[in-house]
This record gives sequence, C-alpha cells and structure tokens, in this order.
Amino acid sequence: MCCEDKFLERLRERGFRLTPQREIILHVLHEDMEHPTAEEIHARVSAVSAAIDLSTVYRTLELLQQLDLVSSFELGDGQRRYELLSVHHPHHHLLCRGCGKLVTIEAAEVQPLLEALRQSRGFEAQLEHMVIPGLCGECAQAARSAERAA
Amino acid sequence: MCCEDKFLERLRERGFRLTPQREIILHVLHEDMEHPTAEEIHARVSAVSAAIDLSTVYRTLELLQQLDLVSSFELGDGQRRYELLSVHHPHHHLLCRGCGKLVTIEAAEVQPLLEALRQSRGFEAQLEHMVIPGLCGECAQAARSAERAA
DNA sequence: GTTTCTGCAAAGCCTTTGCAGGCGG
DNA sequence: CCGCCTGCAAAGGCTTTGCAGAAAC
Repeated sequence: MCCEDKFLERLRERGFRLTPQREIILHVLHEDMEHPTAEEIHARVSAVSAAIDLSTVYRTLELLQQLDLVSSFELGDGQRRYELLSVHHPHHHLLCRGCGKLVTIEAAEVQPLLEALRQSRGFEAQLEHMVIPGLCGECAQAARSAERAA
Repeated sequence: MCCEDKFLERLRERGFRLTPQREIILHVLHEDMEHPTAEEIHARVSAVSAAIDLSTVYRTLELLQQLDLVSSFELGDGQRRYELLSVHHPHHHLLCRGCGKLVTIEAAEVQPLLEALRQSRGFEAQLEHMVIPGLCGECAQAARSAERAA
C-alpha cells in the first residue's frame, strides 16, 4: 500500500520508528470515517488492539501531520478532526448552521479564489481542507419563509 | 451609539436585562483590538471595572452572538476570538503559517466564490469571518529557496 | 416582588506532558 | 544496547456550569 510505504520512508528519513501502534492507527485512518476526531479514531483502534492509549493516538496523529500524511481542521465545535491526505482527494466543506449537514465540494470550485490571492498578493493558500459555514439550500429557504411570516 | 441601541432593543425583545457589566463589555469591544480572545477582553474590562468576572465575559459574548452583534471564529490555536459585527466592515484573513502574520482582505475578494456557491447549490455562506491558512509572499519565497537548496 | 444576572468556585472537555518501563533498529 | 516509543496518570488551557446572593424591571 502506497501510503504505508511513504510512511515508512519518511519515518526512516528522520530516525523515527515503525511500531505496531503506528501501523494500526494509519490503517484505521483508511477506514471510511467522515472527519473523525481523535476519540473516534481511538475507538476504532481499540477494536483492533485494545490497549492502545488515547495519548498514543494523539502523538501519532501529530507525527502523521508532520510527515504530510494527515491534515487536521475543525468544524467549530471544540474538537480537532483528522483526515488522510492521500486517500480523499482535495476537497472542502460547506457546513450548514441550520441542520448541521456537511456538504463536500471539489477543490476546483475554490481554485479561482486561491488563484486570485496568489496573483494579487503572492499568498500561497494551504487549504487542505476549508470549512465554509452558512445555510444550505433548504435551511436558507426555511429562513426566508420564517422571515416573511414574522 | 447605534450599537448600544440595537443591543438594548434586542435585549428587551427577549426579556433580557441591561446590566453595567454588559454595557462595559459591549463598550470595550469598540476599542481597537485585533481579534481579542475572551481573556483579552476581560483584561480591558477589568481596567474599567475590576470586579467583572471572566465567566460573565463569556456569558455576555455568547449573548451578543445570539443577538447577531458579535461573531466568533478561531485562528487555529485553541482559542476563540471575537469581533463586533457592526464596526469592522466585513473582511477575511490570510493567516501565514510561516511567520504567523495575519493579513486582512476585503470581503469583496471572496464574493465571486460565495456567489458561485449560491448559484450552484443555493448555499448561503455566512462568512462573517473566514481564515485562510497558507504562506505569505515572503515565506513562500523562503520556502522555495529552501527547496532549491535541499 | 420576580426573574434574570453576577461572582465565585468547581467541574468539564479535549489535549498535552512527565515518567518509568518496553521495544524497535 | 541505545534511544525512541508507549501506557499510565496527571496536569494544562480554555470554557462552561451550579449556586446563592444581588440587581434589573
């Protein structure tokens, strides 16, 4: 698996070690989870090997971010969320404040903005994962109806 | 002051009360602070009236957000930041991960993206304040130099 | 007079850290 | 074997909450 190879290589480069815990955590990140928190990752990891500690999960996620294999971001509750960079191709999210729905949009939709920022200011946006809050179609509709009623 | 009037009106609407603490906190938010944390707001508030508690600041900020007078967001350290909606006209920020610099951009620069989202999905973005991480011109330059050197 | 609000203190939540023992290379 | 890594437990930072007294209306 390509991801594992990259992991091993980058670990070696820096004198870090491959441990069963790290393998399991990386493996679990391939499972189909939508933006898991450390806690959620830990739950899945525990199913594989019960004794792995939450702090090890945190430490490994930190490591994976340093190695550019994982990115993290947050949805506005006070919890960090993590995502494997290689698997999910670049995307962003629209977070509906009405119903909480999370809609995925292609990175391409945001490209023009990023391009404009590069042109005008030389700013290289690193948007592995941007979260744009707002109201989805239905909730926007509902809000307008409520407005009229008032 | 318009802001204070709005505040009073919206408080009354919902049966809430106007207290000196709330007035002071709202007043302090007019001071020229760049994205203060609750702690920083509390410090300024304390200068006016020493006995106001941090928890009162948090509760009041929560209230002000409900009344659409304040928005909050975060820059990636684990701290919420607050901002008066009426005073600072809509803007967003580029946060440089290299040097930590925070550059303000006009909301207008982001409009095309938001317009596109509205068109394509009916999504009404609520971007009182978006933070786009990346590398500013200088740091991007430096990164490229380092790349070449390696 | 009610009911909301405040200060105080304590708890809560997520995350980080210190340490001694374990294990990868 | 050396030094990184782990589990455990405890601390840490920011924010929220419970409560009794104070204050707004």
